[in-house]
Amino acid sequence: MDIQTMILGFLMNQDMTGYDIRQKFDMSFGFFSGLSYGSIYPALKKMEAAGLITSQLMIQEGAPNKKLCTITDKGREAFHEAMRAPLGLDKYRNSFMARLFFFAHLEPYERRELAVNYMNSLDKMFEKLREYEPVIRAYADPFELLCFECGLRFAEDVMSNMQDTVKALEESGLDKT
Amino acid sequence: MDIQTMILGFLMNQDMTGYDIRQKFDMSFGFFSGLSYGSIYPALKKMEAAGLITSQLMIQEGAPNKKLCTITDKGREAFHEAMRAPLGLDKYRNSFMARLFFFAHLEPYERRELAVNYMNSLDKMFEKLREYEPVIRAYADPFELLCFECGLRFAEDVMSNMQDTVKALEESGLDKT
DNA sequence: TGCTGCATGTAACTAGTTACATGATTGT
DNA sequence: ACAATCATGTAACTAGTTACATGCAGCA
Repeated sequence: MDIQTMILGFLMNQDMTGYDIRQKFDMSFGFFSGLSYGSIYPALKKMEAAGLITSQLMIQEGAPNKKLCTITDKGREAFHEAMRAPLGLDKYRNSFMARLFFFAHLEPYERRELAVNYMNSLDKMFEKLREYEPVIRAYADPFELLCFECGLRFAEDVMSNMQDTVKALEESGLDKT
Repeated sequence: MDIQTMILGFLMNQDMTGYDIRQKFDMSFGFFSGLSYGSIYPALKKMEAAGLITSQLMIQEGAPNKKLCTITDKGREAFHEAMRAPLGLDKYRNSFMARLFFFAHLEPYERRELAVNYMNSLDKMFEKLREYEPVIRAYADPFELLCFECGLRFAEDVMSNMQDTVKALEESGLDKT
């Protein structure tokens, strides 16, 4: 799903600033993806020019002014159209698997180091998930919750797959030769 | 892993043309990723300019001439450096999960349609895997084989996760309301 | 006659990233 | 004194995609 549709989806429920959108995105998909201001603000600009959203400046005291974005009817229509479009096949490019493919060219200790390294970074993903879990369980709609649980299981599966792969590496002695 | 490193990895074992590299890539990572000529040829050009590879034109009769690429010492060094660099966390952006998050805005029949649709595209991934499996089992080195098996399990996990998610959708009645 | 395979390449485009620039307020 | 949070935005860059252009050989 492209950023535009994602942003429109968030705006379907409530008006938001670019800053809000980033927080919301981080909360919703942050454990397996990221979105920077460098792509949000240009996207909002383009969407306003295309008539998918409107914005109004909110003057604030003691905090920077902000631009609250509102979805238009045209925006709602664009969102629905994008949501109904057929899904393509994702590219689950996994950096560890790519390294594993070329492991023959590394020293055994380097193989172990990379594997441990990768599992540590997976752990960071779990930390984020655990951090968000209570808030999500409290505020998410049934589909958002299902999405979260799907993501949680996805992360668990990747983790146990990696653990078993590393175990296979050890048992076959390929981490020592 | 960037294309350059991937290409260097393939060239570590044997000299190849851009065309060969595409075939090899498709065989090795094709079930979860893709690489087009539009990125291979410019990459090879850049790599030759950087001294990572050299190339020689092979004149052929009855077939178009080809440019066989050979890795240089500098290229081998660049490959090793990239292989030893620490791994970042991957972004497992999953298009179905993104849709699921916004499912509240769709009609129940549209939800079912998207879910079935996505599972069909996952099936295509399995078809490719099954097609390649015998060749890989015959020719792959132990690490390449481990990588393939890791990919196979990855695909199985995604599949069963999706199946259970769709089942949860049905059981909760959220596909009917 | 038209499709598939072999083989190389360019041009225009899409979608994002990181780093930078600004600047007040609140908490440690 | 220093960092974090709120808040918006630009510029330069990276990495890729799709569509196009070319052209011969072999097969059905």
